[in-house]
Amino acid sequence: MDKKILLIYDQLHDFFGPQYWWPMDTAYHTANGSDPRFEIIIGAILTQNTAWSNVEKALHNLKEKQKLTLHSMNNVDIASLKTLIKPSGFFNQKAQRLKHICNFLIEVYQGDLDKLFTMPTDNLRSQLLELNGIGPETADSILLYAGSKPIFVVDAYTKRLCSRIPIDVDASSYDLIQRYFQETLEKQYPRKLLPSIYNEYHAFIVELGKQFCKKQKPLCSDCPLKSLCDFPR
DNA sequence: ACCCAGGCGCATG
DNA sequence: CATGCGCATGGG
Repeated sequence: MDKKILLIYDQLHDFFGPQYWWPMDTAYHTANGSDPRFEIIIGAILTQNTAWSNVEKALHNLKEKQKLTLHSMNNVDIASLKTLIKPSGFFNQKAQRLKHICNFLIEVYQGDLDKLFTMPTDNLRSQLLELNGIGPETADSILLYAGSKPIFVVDAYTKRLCSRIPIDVDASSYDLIQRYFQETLEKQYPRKLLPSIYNEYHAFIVELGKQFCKKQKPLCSDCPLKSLCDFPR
């Protein structure tokens, strides 16, 4: 087994500390009366190939107009929705995708997110992937961050990491990378902890990527993983 | 004036 | 199967 996956996690944890991605504290929850899981689902779609700072603007607009709940978003006209989410980019297709998933949640699960996440994870993942605009990363982000399922999220930064550090996995395959991380971490940590481990790990990788693993920046002298990094050769 | 961002669907070879 | 392209905004 490749201990590097575990080593990287420990090093990133020591370096970055806790990340608190998509916090679900009760004050936030009760303050606006909405379900944070729904907001996470929406955020997962809005952040597709988009900087999170732009997504925050869109989420702010939605919240301000009280459209960040399942039924209010389902009822708002698409033109208004496009205007509200404009800062997050690709607003034409994203507005359509949001409408689509709202309809799915209402028609298939009667708008009940508890029922949604009671579904066996594999079945739910397949169902999400059938929806237009939901690919593997978005589906897995929803399962992990909204549903607290033990699913490791792979993104462009994860693939870049795997291609720059000699790890015995095909860095171009989403499924293989995901399986490799999950199989390694499953053996190390108790089941109950896996969702939070995957949560933190993915956040670490994104933070690492943003700060030290840019496309155009081969020199990363301050990178916490520089001792493992094989880039640029 | 570039380059990039927590992708995805669709069209080609 | 595997690349390539359009989608769009805002920050560095």
